[in-house]
Amino acid sequence: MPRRDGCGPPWFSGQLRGCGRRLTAARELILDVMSRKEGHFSVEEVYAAVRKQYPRVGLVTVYRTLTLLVEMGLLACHEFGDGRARYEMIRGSKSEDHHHHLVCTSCNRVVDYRDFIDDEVQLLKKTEAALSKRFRFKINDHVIEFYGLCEKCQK
Amino acid sequence: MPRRDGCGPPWFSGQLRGCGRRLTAARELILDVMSRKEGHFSVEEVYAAVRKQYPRVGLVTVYRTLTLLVEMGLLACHEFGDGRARYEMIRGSKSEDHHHHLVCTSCNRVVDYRDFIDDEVQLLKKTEAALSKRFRFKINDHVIEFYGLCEKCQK
DNA sequence: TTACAATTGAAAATCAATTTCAATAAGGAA
DNA sequence: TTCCTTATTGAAATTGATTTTCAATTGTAA
Repeated sequence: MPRRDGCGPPWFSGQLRGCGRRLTAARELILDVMSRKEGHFSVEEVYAAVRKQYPRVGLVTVYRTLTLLVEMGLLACHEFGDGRARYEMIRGSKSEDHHHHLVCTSCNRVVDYRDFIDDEVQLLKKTEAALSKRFRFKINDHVIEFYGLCEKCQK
Repeated sequence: MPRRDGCGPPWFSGQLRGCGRRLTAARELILDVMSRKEGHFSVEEVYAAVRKQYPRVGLVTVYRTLTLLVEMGLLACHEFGDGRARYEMIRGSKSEDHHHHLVCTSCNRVVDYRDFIDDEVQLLKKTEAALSKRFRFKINDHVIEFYGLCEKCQK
């Protein structure tokens, strides 16, 4: 696949080289697609979007690139229980972008929410401390998800 | 596989018949195994335990029976991110047995905790109400999980 | 006991994701 | 620019978990 410079952010090439990696058209394109889209996407969905611009990209490359972008801290990967991973752009720093999820169990739509989590996060800190002590775990992360039916799927 | 009456609870047969199902040795046995074990188990683990008593049981039947027991509300099924489902006995009523999880990302051990969730549940109720209103979701369930390293895996 | 339908096990199929490997392309050096 | 090394790629094969198919078996109501 031929290179196509300039569709991605300028720091991307540097960040790749910084860890001994190379800038390729596939990587630029996939990052570009992900950064334009708002929401959570399966590998197949990303693959379809990328293929519209470059039909030569293989599914395997999409898998590999998404994994790479997660390692680089640019994407987050979630599993909402339907057996396929979803990828989401992290906007801003990881901690700034922290949010929780609301998942429709019928249509699999996922809504991020950031507005109501201040109290949650504060309580989680306390809970984390208590759990850490009690079970001697070093806690690194948490997941809060609500499951239900979205407006459309209630009808 | 021959029947083997009496190893399961007496209400089990009735609950099955109540929804047009039959009591079989495999079903009694799998329920029995699950009710004796404390914790979360993969299909393979249940399969191994069941096979110790009845080597003729097939893996497919274990899959089918675990799914059935979840439908009947006797087991809960969780996915902790390693790509294989875990099944857990529900003891008492579903709401009485409510708990959250602490997952070791290294050895996949899962700890249930019930002691610290009173505050959590109260906050979740509030959050649920706010989210319901804002996003017009009918919320049925939630997941709270902490991820980290257990004592052994920190070393 | 009989008859019918649910259940079973083995094999095959499916589905997401990973690995293999030869061909290609990125990017530093000359 | 051209060359060279090595990372990256795509296609095909592979894996691992789970599901489906189907003929044989077994539960249960009559």
